[in-house]
Amino acid sequence: MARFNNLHNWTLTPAEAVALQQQLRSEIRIEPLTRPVETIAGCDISFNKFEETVYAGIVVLQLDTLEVVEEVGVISTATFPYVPGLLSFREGPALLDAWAKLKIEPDVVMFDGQGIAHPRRIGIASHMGLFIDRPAFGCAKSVLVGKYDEPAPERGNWSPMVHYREVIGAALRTKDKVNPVYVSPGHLIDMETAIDLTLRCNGGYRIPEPTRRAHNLVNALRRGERAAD
DNA sequence: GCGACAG
DNA sequence: ATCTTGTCGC
Repeated sequence: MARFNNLHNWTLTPAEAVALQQQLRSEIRIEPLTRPVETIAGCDISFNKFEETVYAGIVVLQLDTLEVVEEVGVISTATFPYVPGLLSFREGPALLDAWAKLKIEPDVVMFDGQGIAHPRRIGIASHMGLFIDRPAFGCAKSVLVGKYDEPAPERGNWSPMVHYREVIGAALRTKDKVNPVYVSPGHLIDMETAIDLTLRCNGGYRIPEPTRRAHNLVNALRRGERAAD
């Protein structure tokens, strides 16, 4: 029921995908939120090694309580290969299928990957943000591009990620003495807000709740289970 | 030219 | 991403 803009078709070659990213990047808007956040969604993909079947899922949480408000899962087929810098072309289609099944339209969406912390400033969170026309940001487990100084070891500390003299995101400590996660705005949100939301989704783990729950959901779906927790 | 490289 | 046991550190 949740709708999105069909900005382009997904049948492309890697070279065409890069050209398309150059086209789309001018539409991305990094700015403060315009509405308060009540619900936040987490997305993830899972699949079996050497197989093309993809299990995609989205979990919507109430921001203040982190309780699950809705979750949807879809089984699809990946047509695009995994190429660093082109992740959205592999996972995007399935995630949009899942998005279309949502009854609730989340106020903001967290993606498992980069926002503008990308070689062409259009990682999966930015690309998906343009499609769903909603505030979106990325919270990745590793770096794609950019350098940063190690943030202080206590949860809440962060240091800017820089690429070609530009601040593209933040290495954020979500848990004491544990490797940071890499947060970057995707679309219709700014870095400070993305950092704040990530910290507010604390469940005691390195990975924030939206993404962690979505990860559990898609893995349960892939293994043919019923419950995700 | 060589290495790095979200999930 | 996925395949997997034990193991080092707090």
